[in-house]
Amino acid sequence: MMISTKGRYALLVMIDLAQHENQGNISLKAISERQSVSMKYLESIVSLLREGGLVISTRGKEGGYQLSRPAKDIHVNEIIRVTEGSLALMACPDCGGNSCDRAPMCLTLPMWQELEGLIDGYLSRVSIHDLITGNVR
Amino acid sequence: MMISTKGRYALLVMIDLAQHENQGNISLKAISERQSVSMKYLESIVSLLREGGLVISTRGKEGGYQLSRPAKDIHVNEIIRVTEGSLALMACPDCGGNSCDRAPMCLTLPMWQELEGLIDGYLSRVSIHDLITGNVR
DNA sequence: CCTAATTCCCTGTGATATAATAGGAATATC
DNA sequence: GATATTCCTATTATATCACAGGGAATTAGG
Repeated sequence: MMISTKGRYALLVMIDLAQHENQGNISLKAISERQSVSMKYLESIVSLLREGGLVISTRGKEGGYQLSRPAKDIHVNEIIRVTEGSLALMACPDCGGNSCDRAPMCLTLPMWQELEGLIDGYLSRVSIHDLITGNVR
Repeated sequence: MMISTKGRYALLVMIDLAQHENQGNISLKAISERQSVSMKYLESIVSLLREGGLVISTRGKEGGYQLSRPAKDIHVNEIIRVTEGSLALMACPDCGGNSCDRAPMCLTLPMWQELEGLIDGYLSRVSIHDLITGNVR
C-alpha cells in the first residue's frame, strides 16, 4: 500500500482548506470536527504541509491555516511527496541507481524508473481544485 | 514506498528461474547462493509465488522450482499482486468505494482508481522476459 | 530399505514504521 | 490577563518487515 493515513489526511486537510479558500484562517479544530479526525494527529500532519510550503500558518487566537497558493496551482504529487517522503517505489539497494554486480536486481531498475515517472506525471496533472470539481482524468 | 523486499525478492526469484528456464528444477539453495539472500526468507516468498500459481514446485531430492509458464507470458503485475497483496493504493475507508457522507475523502477516489489502472496497465505490459532482455518501455 | 536433499509448515523474534496520544511552551487577539 | 491557537517534544500501541529455527513430508538414488 503506497498511501498511508498520513497522505490521506493531508489530502483531506488540503481539500478542506480549499473549500474554505478566502475565508481567512481555518483552525485545526474546525477541520478536525468537520472531518472527525483526531486534532492531535492532524497537528503532526499539517506541520509537514507547512514545512513543505503548501500551507501558511498563523499562531495565536484567531490563528489557523490557509493554502499557500490558489487550489488550482497545488498538485497532488506535491502533497504526497511532502507527507509520504517520496514517490520512489524502489532503488537499487547496492549501487543506488548505478550499475553494479547485483545484475538481476538492476534488471528491474529501468521499469521502476519508468513507472515512477508515469505516476508522478499523472499526479502532477491533478490539482486540489480538480479534485473538488470532480475534474479528474 | 510501495514495493518491499518481499516484492523485490520475488522478482529476483522469477528472473533467476527465467534465466535457467529449461534446466529442470532449480533449488532455493542455488538461488539463495547466486543472489546472496537468506534461504529461509526466500522460502516464505516462494511459497507465495507457488500459491499464486506462478511457479511449480517439486519436492524431494533433485526437487526445486520452475516457472509455471514461459517467461514471456508472466507479467510483473501478477508478481506484485501475489506478493504485496494488491496494487490498491487506497480505498474509501468508510463506504468501500460507494458514495458516503465522508465527502472530501471520496473526492479523491476517482483519482486513485485512475492511477491504479495506470500502474496496473503498465506493469501488465512488462513480462519477465522483457526485464531480462532490457526491453522495457 | 536407507540416506541425503529438498520442499513444506508452523512458530518465534528483533527492528522498524505507522498511527495515535499527551503535555506543555510560544504566540497572538481581544 | 484570559483565551485560543499553533508549535515542539515525547511516549505508547500496534502492525509489518525481515529474517531464524526446528522439524515433518516427500522424493531420488544407491
